[in-house]
Amino acid sequence: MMGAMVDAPFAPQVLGHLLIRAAERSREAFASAVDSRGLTPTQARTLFALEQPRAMRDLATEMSCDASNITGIADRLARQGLVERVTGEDRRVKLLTLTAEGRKLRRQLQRTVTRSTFPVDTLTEQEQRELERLLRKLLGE
Amino acid sequence: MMGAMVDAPFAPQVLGHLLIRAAERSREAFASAVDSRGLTPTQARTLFALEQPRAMRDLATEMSCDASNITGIADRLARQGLVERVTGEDRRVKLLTLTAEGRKLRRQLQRTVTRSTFPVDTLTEQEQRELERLLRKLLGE
DNA sequence: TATTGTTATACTCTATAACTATA
DNA sequence: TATAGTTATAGAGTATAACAATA
Repeated sequence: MMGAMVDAPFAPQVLGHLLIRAAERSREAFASAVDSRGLTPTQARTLFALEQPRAMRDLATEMSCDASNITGIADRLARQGLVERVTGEDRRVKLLTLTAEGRKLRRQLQRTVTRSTFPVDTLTEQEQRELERLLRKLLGE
Repeated sequence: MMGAMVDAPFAPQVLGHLLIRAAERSREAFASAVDSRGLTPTQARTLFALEQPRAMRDLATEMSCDASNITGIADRLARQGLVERVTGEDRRVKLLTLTAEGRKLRRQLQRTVTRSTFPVDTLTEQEQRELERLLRKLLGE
């Protein structure tokens, strides 16, 4: 992707490049894994965001998209029997809630995705621990 | 993206979870960075794939999408003056080729994207080298 | 006949703006 | 008035199938 990079003695760009390639690989693996369960990436991300029932507005914030999009996403998930709209105490609010089937599929997806996204087994246990530490630091934890 | 994705604290899953979150962050940073130059993520990926002129069919393979999609993507990039179709020796083939403006924007994007995707400065130089080594191993290099 | 790129069609995701029903 | 969700609209990305030009 960034073949023409400056050769610096030590190049942070190279690391950025590697992270981008790792991200690209995970993107494809994620799409492929959820597709095998009949979901689009957005639908799968929505299922993952619904561990607890959630107001649609709140969900839009979580998913970094406009609130109007949630209507259609919820419609398509509801059509598949995976979510329901539950009216809240404030009757303007609708809490998007996983059905029993939705919860089951969510659990299956967790396993499928974490297993298929990266071949973590190629690293020794110690390397896995070190990678975990570095990623946490990078993500600001 | 998947804050609630892995609730079981098995080490490999935690690592997978962290990689997916790092990937998600890079996805958003990438989208935001290329948007500031007026491109969609797909359009930017296409520009990056065009360091050399490339047959549209070949490009479809590289981008992991159906060949029919390239027509529209190429149309939109051509409308912005970034690419041209150059007929090949085999006159069925069209080589998608960056214009001077396309090459210039591609160089600018390389800099913008690698700078904005990850705050690698939060790691020490030694940590950056170690992360680089681990990612290379993970990616199978 | 086989391959390259295109077109037609349909679905999903996305944003903006206007609308409704509640508060 | 303000907020939550919806609808209308438009553009982009994606896949499948059928097509024209070329090999």
